[in-house]
Amino acid sequence: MDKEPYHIWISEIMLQQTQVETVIPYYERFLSALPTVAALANADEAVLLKLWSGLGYYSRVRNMQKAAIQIMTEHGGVFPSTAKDLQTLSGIGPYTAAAIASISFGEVVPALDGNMFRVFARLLKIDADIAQPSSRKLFYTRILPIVDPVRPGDFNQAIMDLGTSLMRAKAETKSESPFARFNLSFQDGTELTYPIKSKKVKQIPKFYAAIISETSGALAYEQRPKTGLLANFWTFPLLEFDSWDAIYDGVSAQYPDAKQLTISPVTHLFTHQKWQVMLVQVDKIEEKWTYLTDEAYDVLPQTTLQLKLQAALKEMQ
DNA sequence: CACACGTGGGC
DNA sequence: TGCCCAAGTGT
Repeated sequence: MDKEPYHIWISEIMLQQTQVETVIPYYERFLSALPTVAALANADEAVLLKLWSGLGYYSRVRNMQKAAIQIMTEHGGVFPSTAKDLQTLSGIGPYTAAAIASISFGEVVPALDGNMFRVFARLLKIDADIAQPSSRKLFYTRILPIVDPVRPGDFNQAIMDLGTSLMRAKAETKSESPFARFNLSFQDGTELTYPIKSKKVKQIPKFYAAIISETSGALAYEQRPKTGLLANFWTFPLLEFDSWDAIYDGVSAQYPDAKQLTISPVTHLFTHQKWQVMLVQVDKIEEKWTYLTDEAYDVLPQTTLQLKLQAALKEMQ
C-alpha cells in the first residue's frame, strides 16, 4: 500500500467533506501535474485552481501550497512525521495530522473524522454533541487506548471503512452482524440517535443577475475578490438584489436595453447560501469588465456555478 | 465558539 | 422541495 506522505496528504485533503468516487480522477490528475512537494510549492495559482476546479472548498488547495512552502523552507523539504508537527502546517488540523502520522509514520493516534465519531458514539454510547468542538477531547481520550499499537494506520482506515459501509448514518446494525455484540446502542435500540449532533445551518437565499455582454465574439467576465466565497475565480459579472422580482427592474435601471434570457432561475446551493441567478443580456460595454474569447476563458479555473450559467446561456442559443 | 467555506447524492 | 449526509480547517 502507498504510504508516501505527500500522496496520503493530497488524498486526505481532497477527501475532506468529499466522496471517494468524486475524488479519484482529481487525485490522479493532481499527482501527475504536481508529483512532489517542491512542484506544489512552485506552482502558479491558476494551475492549482484549475486542478481543483469543481471540487469545492478552494481554500484547501491554497492552504496546501502554503504548507508545501512551509515544508520546503522550514523543514528542509522533509515531510514532518509527527501529528504535533504536521498540525503546524496550513490546512492540516487534528484529523489530517493524525491520518498522515498514523498511515505514513506509524504514530499511535486516532484519526477522528465524521465516521470515527459516529462509529464510536454508537459502539460506546457516547452522548457528547459532536457539533461542539470541545467534544473532540472526550472522544480522543476514549478511543486512544483502543487504537491498534502495531498498525495504527490500518486501524484508522478500518474504522473509516466501517463508517462508510456497515455503520453508515442511516444504516442499522443487523442482529447477525459480528459487531452487534460490541455495539451498546444497538443492544438498547438507540443506534440511529447516535451520534448526537446539534448544529443545523440554514441556507440564506441570494438573488443575482449574471450579465451577458458581448463584443466581437468575446463575453464579459469579472474576477471575484481574493478572499471569501469562490475567491479569485472568474464568473459573468454578478449584480446582487434583494429578491427575484427586483432583479429585472434593477438591471433595467442601469441598462435600459436589458433583456432577460432565463425564465426560471439558475439555482446553486452552497453550504450556507442558496443562489438564484437570472441571465440578463445588455448591449453596454463596461470598462471594468474583462472580455474573453471562449478559448481564453476555457483555460481559466471555473466553478460549478459558472459552468451552470454557461450551460444555461448555451441553451438559449 | 460559531460560522464561512463547495459540491454531489439520497430520500 | 428541503434537509441531511460525506475522509475538516481557519478565523
